[in-house]
Amino acid sequence: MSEMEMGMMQGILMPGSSLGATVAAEDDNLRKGPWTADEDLVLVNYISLHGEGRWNSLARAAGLKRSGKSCRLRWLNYLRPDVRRGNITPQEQILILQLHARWGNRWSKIAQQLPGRTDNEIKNYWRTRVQKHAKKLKCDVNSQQFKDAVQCLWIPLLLEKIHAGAGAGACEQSPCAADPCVILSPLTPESSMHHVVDAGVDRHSPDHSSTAGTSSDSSTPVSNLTDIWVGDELISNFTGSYIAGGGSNSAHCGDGLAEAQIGGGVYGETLLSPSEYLNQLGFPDFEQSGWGFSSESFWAADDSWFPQQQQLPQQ
DNA sequence: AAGAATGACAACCGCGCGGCA
DNA sequence: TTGCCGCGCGGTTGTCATTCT
Repeated sequence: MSEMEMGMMQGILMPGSSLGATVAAEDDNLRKGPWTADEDLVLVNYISLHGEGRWNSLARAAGLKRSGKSCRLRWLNYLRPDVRRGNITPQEQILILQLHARWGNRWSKIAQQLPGRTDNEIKNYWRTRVQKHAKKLKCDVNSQQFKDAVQCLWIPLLLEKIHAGAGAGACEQSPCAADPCVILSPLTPESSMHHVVDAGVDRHSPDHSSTAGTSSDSSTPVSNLTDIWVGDELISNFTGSYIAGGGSNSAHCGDGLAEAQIGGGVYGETLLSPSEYLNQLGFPDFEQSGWGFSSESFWAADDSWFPQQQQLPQQ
């Protein structure tokens, strides 16, 4: 007998009880903790037959001893057929970084731009990976200092990985295209990322810049960066030139200080190295700090997926 | 090899919002 | 108009896996 079946036998409501008492009794008997395979099966089968909707009644009707909230969460984050499992790809990382810079902790909104990804997954990625970097740099994840470092170093390095991955055939698992100039496009044809690539980039549009300057979102500092459109919303601060293509593969920094050129190892108009640039951003003695990592490996260390893909033995 | 530390992710909790009676 | 209810969101916690010492 499965765990769920045992639980159901133990938790049968007494017939004839009042509705209030029934709800209270059910609340007392609601299961918590990890979902079993049986529970997953019941939920999937029920939704496939009856569809989503009123989760509390769904949970009762399906015979699950779970709260409606728990059922909804399990379905949305794990069981939904279109949910994408697996590691966050470099192009997804870039999008998350950019969208978070624009929208902050609006995880569900960010998740809408990453088809198949859930807000929970993106939130976890941010807390475990991005905040880790900020912690190592001894700065706040929301500080302009950290944002500049992300814009000018991390994202260019991610792009460099994508370039290398395209060349090494490492994109087989990831739906990125061989042409790094359209790497953000192909997750799904209808995705807003596709929209970004195809129509959104206007690198030096004064109209967009001025619009960004009057953005109602006062929490996000507006700079002279590239502006793009995601759906019907303007995003400033987007490092867009790599998307625009043409092989420039550069990422514009928020303060205009530097321009990270992918592949050439040139950081900024003054030919700064990554570590030197970090110094300019206010992270002094990066290489000599005793942290035990170079700036490149520091940012690259975020992404365990990519090196693993590259190191996979040929079958 | 074993215990400790850390990371990754699933799941829960509390709050706020909107629909409805 | 107001209170209730369901839902969605963001923050937090718990647990298992992996890495480090």
